[in-house]
Amino acid sequence: MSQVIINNLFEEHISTQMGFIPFPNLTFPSLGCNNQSLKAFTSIASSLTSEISSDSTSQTLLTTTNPQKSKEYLTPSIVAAGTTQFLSLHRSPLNPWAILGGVSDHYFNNNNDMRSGVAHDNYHLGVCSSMKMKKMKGRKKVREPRFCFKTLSADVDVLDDGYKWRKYGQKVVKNTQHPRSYYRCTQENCRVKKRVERLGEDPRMVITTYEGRHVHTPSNDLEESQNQSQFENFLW
DNA sequence: CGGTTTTGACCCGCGC
DNA sequence: GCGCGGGTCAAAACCG
Repeated sequence: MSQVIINNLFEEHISTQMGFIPFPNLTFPSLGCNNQSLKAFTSIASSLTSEISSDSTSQTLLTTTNPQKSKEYLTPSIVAAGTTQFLSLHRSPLNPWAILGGVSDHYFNNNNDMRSGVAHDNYHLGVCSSMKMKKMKGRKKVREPRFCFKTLSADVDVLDDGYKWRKYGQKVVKNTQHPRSYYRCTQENCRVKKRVERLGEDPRMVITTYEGRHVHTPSNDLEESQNQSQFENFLW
């Protein structure tokens, strides 16, 4: 187990290119959360998994700024692992998931502050990443790096993360009324997969899981293409 | 017409 | 060994 370390250069580049600091030393300073930052966010996901790729078990959670509240949304395994770290994203009117869901006030607080127009900074996304060693036929097999995060959204399932995906399956998982969708990166030779599902206990919560490493940069974003060379060191 | 989604079948690991 | 459940395949349907 180890701490997740965010590459300073990566942070600097994201900060320069996107105009915000995604993970300011894993502490709680506020930051904007809009479409752009969310896109960068999912790229960071890949970086996170690469950082922890040597671990047999490592998990990180990005969630509310209030650690007490956050704990309610941690799985027992994450809590037990003891590697949880709290990061934050500022809730803002530009955060489409917070708005579309329209549930942040209820979800993280049981008061009426949101309805009365008082701004909060402790709503938004949750992130966890994990690696597991899997035994196969006597030998140890390393599972592809995985990264998952939760978003609050009433009607957006698949986030635009800058990559192109093709759906290859859908499955009803036990004890949930919502199907899980399976996607694969359409880039040739890139075996990255992602799963998208809604939480049974709260269908407003969407869980996106990435598995594997991209062997290329995001392809469907023209405005980013001019900066790709600078990102190549950090994106898969 | 080519790429994507749908959907039932198939595969495989795991627990009993 | 068997059944269950999750993940993947692939043919058909769909769509721009």
